[in-house]
Amino acid sequence: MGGMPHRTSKSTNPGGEPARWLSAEEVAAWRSVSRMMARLSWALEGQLQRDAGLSFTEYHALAMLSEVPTHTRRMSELAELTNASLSRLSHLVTRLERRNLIRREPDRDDGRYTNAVLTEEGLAQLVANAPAHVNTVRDLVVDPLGTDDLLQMGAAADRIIARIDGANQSS
Amino acid sequence: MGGMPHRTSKSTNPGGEPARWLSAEEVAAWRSVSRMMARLSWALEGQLQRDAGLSFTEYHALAMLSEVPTHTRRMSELAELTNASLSRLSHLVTRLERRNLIRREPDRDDGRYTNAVLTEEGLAQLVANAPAHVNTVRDLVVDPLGTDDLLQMGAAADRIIARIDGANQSS
DNA sequence: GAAGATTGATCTATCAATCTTA
DNA sequence: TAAGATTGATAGATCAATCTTC
Repeated sequence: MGGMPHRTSKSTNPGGEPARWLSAEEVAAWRSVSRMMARLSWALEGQLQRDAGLSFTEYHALAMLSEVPTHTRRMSELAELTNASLSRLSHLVTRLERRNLIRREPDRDDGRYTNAVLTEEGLAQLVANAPAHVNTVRDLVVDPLGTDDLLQMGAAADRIIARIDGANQSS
Repeated sequence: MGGMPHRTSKSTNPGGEPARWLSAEEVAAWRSVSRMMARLSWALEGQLQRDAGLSFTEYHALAMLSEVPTHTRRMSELAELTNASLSRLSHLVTRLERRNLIRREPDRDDGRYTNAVLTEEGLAQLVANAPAHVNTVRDLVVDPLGTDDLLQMGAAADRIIARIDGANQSS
């Protein structure tokens, strides 16, 4: 809970050396995955920046707020959902607040919490730009893979995420 | 060739709306992939930063240079290999040059090219830090997936990359 | 003029320190 | 004092403009 921990958390591989090297085909596959991550983020960032004037994380902050009836979420919850650190989200929300897409309000019941609320204008922005973004995701990811391979990649991704979360937990 | 094009290149989805929405399971899978990309880059960046004082891209710049006998590559080639724009790579190499891990020299045959050369110190840095990095990749990616699923993900990644490159080519 | 590369201005992410409420 | 959140300083990425060599 509360977004990503700091990078100063303990190393995943305390023992360090020596490395068991990867096979040639494993290395090739990992490079493909690594390249995909770089290229795909770049392509999606670009599409959103051009069409909506929003970064990928900004877009998803609006999207995650729109999915609850109250259009409201705690900052820490929103950080977790957008894969951002709390610090990063706080800066980001400050910028979106200046653009009147989100506003902040303290939680009535417990003043330690800050709620981020999607404004009308923020919702309008999201609604206006969601179709083009979804089409891009479909075009670059869903169509080239097909449903079966996409689901398979999703399942594999979940195993990696679980490993990362597990490693950070035990620090 | 020549690293990544600018983000101002034409949109992937000229028609824009309307969007054909994704199924619930497709959305869930895409969110897993998206989250994996964010979490994994973050985890790998963190490991390298803590252990080696290098960013992921800086590490790979050194690694790509080490793989050729001359320890030398053109800037544009290195940009492509590290998935960085030429501008980003140029700034990055400037910083690594200050740390004496890479040096620049103009190509003798054609003065338009700049060659990036791995220094002894740069090679030493890489050799010192490669094992821990490979172990982290193994720990977070290869082991949770297993070789078969890793190769499958690599193949899927290649299809996505081909789609992105194809889309940018026709702009 | 075109390709490769660099530069400078601006914007964003990160880290560490701080602040607030309970 | 602990959890949630914010802030300020620094480092890095991006874009547009420029520079160099052919």
